[in-house]
Amino acid sequence: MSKGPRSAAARRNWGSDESGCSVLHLDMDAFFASCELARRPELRGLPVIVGAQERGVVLAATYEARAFGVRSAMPMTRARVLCPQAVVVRPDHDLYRDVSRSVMGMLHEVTPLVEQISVDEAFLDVSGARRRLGPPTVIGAALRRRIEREHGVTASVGIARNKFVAKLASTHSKPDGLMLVPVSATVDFLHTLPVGALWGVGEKTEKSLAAWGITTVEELANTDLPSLQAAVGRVSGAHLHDLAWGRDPRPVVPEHHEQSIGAETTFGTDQDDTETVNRRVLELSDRVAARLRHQGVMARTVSVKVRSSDFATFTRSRTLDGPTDVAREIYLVARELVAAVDLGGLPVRLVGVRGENLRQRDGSTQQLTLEEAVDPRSGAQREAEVALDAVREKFGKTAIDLGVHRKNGTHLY
DNA sequence: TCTGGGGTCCTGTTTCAT
DNA sequence: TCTGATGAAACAGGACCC
Repeated sequence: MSKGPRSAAARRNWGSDESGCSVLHLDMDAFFASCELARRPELRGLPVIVGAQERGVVLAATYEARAFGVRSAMPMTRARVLCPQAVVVRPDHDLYRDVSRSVMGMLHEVTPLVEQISVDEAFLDVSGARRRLGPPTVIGAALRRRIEREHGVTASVGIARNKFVAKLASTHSKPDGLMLVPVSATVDFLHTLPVGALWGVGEKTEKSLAAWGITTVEELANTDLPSLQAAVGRVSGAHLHDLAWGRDPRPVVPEHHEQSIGAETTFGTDQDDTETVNRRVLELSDRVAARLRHQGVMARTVSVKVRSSDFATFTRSRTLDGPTDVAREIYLVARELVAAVDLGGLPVRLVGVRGENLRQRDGSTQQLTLEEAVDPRSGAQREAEVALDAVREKFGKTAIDLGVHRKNGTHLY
């Protein structure tokens, strides 16, 4: 799932001095695939790919499948060509979430300073746990053993003085390993790596840097700041220069508030039927609204994403007069925004709906949204949607849906 | 080869209020 | 009243990450 090892030279023992190294990065190996193997042990030893059957990309692949060149994010069609004998398993996100939740619980037994960054990885600041549990390498090894024992999933651990280096250490210890990068070895370790290993350097940035003759972290570190900033921009330039010297001041922060909540889907076949697209926009609005309510937040900005069959992507957004967590309000705005996108006659490949500009909906400030103030039925609408939440909680997510009703040819919804 | 779905952050432009 | 400067917010798009 992560970028994977970037340098063979970095995969070695960098020393054993743990002083000053209290950031631990734990990353589960081929996580989705490992969860599937734990559930179906008969698949162990086989090339297994987790991904959708059609029009999808590889979400995870076992190391046996990777031996054939299969990588995550690769189109499924290509993966099947490379490894026709692979067992393809549909993703089961509920399973992965359950395993993830349990593992994160274990991490919290070590320290409250746990920053989860995705389902399968987290940072821990173990400076306060040393006395009770031992040095970071001992803590890391114990966590790895416990996760494998209880879930049959292997995890890799990186330990360093800051998040960025710890993350690279875990990447280079994969699979099923543990790597410590002592403070004194940090710069040497980094300078074995290609620039692409830096956080924030993807395909495009790598290309722009290459045009300036910069292909390794060491070269980037030794480039003067103004030239670097000319190549990749002021903010990114300064940031990358710091990283290249092992400077990353960001602390491990346990709580983080989401900036946006969204949902998107790709149609099985490209769509030029407005009704069908709108119906999907409604479903997505419903999902987004339910998640907003579940998290106790409201969105003041609604944005949509539309991708045409030629893969051109358009986004449009509108900021509302008041925040909302009501599907109907989100849908009405989203539908208009989608309708206003000019695809030049091409069919729609993907639509997405997102709530941004989030704010807390806490009991004390349950102010009416503008729409509720103008139209009292809107309050009733929210109540109805909250009732839907309860039904879904009890009978499952697919138990009940919002519908698009038509009466005399007019949309009620 | 033909590209998912969930996000974050940055940048440049436009709009609007002062 | 008009005009321009300025700064914040909104908007669109792109790069990136897992």
